[in-house]
Amino acid sequence: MRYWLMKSEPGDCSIDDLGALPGQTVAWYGVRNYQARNFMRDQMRIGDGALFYHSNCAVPGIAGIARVSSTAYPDATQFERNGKYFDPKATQETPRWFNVDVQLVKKIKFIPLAELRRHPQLERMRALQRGNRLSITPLDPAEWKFILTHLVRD
DNA sequence: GCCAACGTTGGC
DNA sequence: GCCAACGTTGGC
Repeated sequence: MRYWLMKSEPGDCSIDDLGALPGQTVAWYGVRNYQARNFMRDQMRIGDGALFYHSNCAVPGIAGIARVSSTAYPDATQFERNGKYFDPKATQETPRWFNVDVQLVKKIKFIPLAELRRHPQLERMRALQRGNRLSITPLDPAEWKFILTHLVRD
């Protein structure tokens, strides 16, 4: 069982958008970074915990709890010729990009990034490191536990 | 909108 | 394999 922080731009898919989808589940398509892809393809398992994080917005931070609800499979958008995620080097036989499905567990009282930064217990969190741009980062079990125990409010 | 940080590309 | 140029991310 692993834990992850997964960034989503709320203008693209917010926590409320996720909650409105069938099964409250979304395919985490569009990841075009090898490290993030490898996390999904090689490490994510059904039931892994995820923090749903709003990024690139007025107030970034954690908006909800989610779970990984599928193992990785080829990202359909890499084959969409006119789509923004099209990859001419990907083929059906050798897809380059993969995604998992992510299911909402619950929306929580928003935890701003500034609040996360106030806690020394989280200062080593990968997502909070200077210059970090990865859209998917692992969380230490201790970080996950700290956030769920001390910061998450319904 | 700015810009620091980082990843990717491609010529050599 | 190096590295400059370029593109992207994402907080502010």
